[in-house]
Amino acid sequence: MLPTMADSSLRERKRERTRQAIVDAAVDLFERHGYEGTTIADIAEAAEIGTRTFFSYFASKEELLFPESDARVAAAVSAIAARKPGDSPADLLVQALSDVNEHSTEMASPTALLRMRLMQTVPAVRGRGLQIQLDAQLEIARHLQAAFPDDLDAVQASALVGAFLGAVMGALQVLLEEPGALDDPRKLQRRMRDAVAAALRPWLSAAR
Amino acid sequence: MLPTMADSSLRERKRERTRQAIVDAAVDLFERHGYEGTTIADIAEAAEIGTRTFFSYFASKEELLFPESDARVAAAVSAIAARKPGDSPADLLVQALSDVNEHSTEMASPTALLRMRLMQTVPAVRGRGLQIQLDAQLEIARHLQAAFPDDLDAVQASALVGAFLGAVMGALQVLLEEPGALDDPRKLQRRMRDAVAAALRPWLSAAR
DNA sequence: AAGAATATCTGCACTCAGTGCAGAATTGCA
DNA sequence: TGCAATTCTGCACTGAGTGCAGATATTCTT
Repeated sequence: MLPTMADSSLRERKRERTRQAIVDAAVDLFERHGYEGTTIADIAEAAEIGTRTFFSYFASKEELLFPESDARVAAAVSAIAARKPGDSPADLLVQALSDVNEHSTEMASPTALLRMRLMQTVPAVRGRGLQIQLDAQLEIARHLQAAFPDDLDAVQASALVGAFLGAVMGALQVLLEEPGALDDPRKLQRRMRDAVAAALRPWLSAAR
Repeated sequence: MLPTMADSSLRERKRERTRQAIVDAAVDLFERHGYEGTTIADIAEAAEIGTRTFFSYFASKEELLFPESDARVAAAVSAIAARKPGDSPADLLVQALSDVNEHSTEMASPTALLRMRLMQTVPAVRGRGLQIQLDAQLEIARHLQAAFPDDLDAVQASALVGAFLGAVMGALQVLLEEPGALDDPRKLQRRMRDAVAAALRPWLSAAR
């Protein structure tokens, strides 16, 4: 064995493989029978584990769809860290949105698309998603306020991040109403960023 | 009988009484044993109905805490309808927030306080609450855009309403961190309105 | 390499939310 | 009073999720 690998121990590698098998099985079943039409017993069987074991990987059925680390928060945080003198707070948020679209393959993955579709249709999934979004909102607002202590108080920071995410959600809502919107995720992302930037234009610094 | 009453028929009055008995029993039990420590069977027993009957009044345990008609959306819609020539969209939203605080006893009711506390602590309740908020957000944005078709497109309206609700949530978050914040709901509401108005100042029209 | 220590897997029995159904009880109406 | 429509309720069921205890697999020690 190569003990120099990142996740060396046999245990960890095995566990990671099983985790992935569960996600793959679940995504496949969700596609074919829908979210509510798929039981955890079904997923466990397809992933060749005991039903009980599922819960030692994911605390609930929804958790399956939401990877622990949110790339969007990370993008926002690093965009804030990388600010240049002329940037306004709103500039940084739009920058973060662009960064996510450029770099991350994550947003266009089959899982991400499935998640988006299920958030539209399954209340339990939407509920969990919104909760995660609120947490993200608060965390980004915290960082933003820390970066602009003279310009923003805590409530203003929340308002700005709320405006940003409100614009993102609003844009998604509008864009997803077009049939076939999910066929070309890159294009969707581009249009979303443009719409969000337009909505936030008053808050963006002129010199950009 | 008086057939001229609003909800005349015996059936309807009885049903309303039972509904209220369920809510009262539930609130009492939630206070005493917590949300998750109270089963629907407990509530049904305390309200003197069969367990099965609970579900002919409320679709789920969470539904109990969220009255169907949201006073805040109504306030926003009527504030929008009552706009005066000089008002900016943001003016109307802050006006709606004031109206709710003034008129409605609803926000300071024991149920509302309990709901607020449970939203902080119980994931399932928070999830449902956020979902309702998103619906409210979308509906208010629709009305706002209809009232200002020349100034706002759909995404901008979402952004503005997102800013507004983001400010409200942010203010709540900040204010609720102070211990005993819930002791004086009127004061809390006043401070919240002031913080939100301050955060939205750039959006408000100068002539106010 | 053997065995102890530790982490993981899994079946079993359980609680609770929520649903479908069918019959009993209640109310409305002629 | 008697018939129709609603509402109530018990029963049996599914599915999510938990606690526990024993079986299995991995890692560490010597």
